[in-house]
Amino acid sequence: MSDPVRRSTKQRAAIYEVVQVLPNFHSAQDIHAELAQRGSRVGLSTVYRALAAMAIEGDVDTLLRDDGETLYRQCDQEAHHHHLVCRQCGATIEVDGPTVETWTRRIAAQHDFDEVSHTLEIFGRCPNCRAKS
Amino acid sequence: MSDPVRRSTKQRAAIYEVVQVLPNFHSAQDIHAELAQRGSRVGLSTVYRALAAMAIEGDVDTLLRDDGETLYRQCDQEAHHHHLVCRQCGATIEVDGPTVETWTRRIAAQHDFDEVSHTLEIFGRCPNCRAKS
DNA sequence: AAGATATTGACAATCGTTTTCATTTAGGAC
DNA sequence: GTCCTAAATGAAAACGATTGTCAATATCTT
Repeated sequence: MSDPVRRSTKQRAAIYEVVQVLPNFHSAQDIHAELAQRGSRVGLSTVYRALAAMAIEGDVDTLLRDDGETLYRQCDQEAHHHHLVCRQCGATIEVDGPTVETWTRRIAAQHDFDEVSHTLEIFGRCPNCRAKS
Repeated sequence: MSDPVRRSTKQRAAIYEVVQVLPNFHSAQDIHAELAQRGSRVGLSTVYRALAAMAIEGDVDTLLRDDGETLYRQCDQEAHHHHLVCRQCGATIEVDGPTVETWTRRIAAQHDFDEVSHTLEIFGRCPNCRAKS
């Protein structure tokens, strides 16, 4: 009935550590590869399980890419927020959107929907990448 | 260099027809099944290819679900717009968001990004489904 | 230390989607 | 209509991210 007690393990610590250190968003597979690189031999399933758990706990930040792949990143802000992501280099800026929050709530209310959530990501090309092309 | 010429086939016509008839969003597999149901034996690959092409042409409307599955639907409006989707029954309302459009453009401009696009979907529970529970 | 159970990891399985490639077909040229 | 060329199809295999299985292992409690 109740959730199992969470135990702290070397693997989870290693995974968390890597996520904290890596800049921007990375896939579970990236993180698994980075662990291998550092000599931490952690199973791929474990990486997936740990990241999913951390995402639920709010310890990491997630982003669903256009092709359906899930990316993870350290969580800078606790609060709900969105991302401005560079298509080319993946640089990410966290953006806060009171305007959007209000707007989505209003739209939902207008149509009498409840238990509302939303997803919003902005994609573009950052000044750096523009300069290079 | 230039795009291949597009030819019109029975299969594409059948696929388009089904999309027009079906209410709300459906996966490529759903549409393939519906075609089979109607006696139209169209290959699954063809359905995927046709839907992807139609999406690019703007002939159908797409929605990326949380789990990464792509859903297709007839396109009511030509213009860019977003969706308010019921998590339970899948009912979809198209919403127009001048507020959001302006906001995303402003955010992008603030950070000096160009070639900007964005994804926004609102999920919730519709009045019908609320009544049933 | 010992017991109970959460966690791990190698591997198989899933599932949506894409690719391959031989065969068929559309559409223009004649 | 007939030919021709390239586009389109479809069956099956390949793919890639993710999840399930389950025996072995590690953690926390007592």
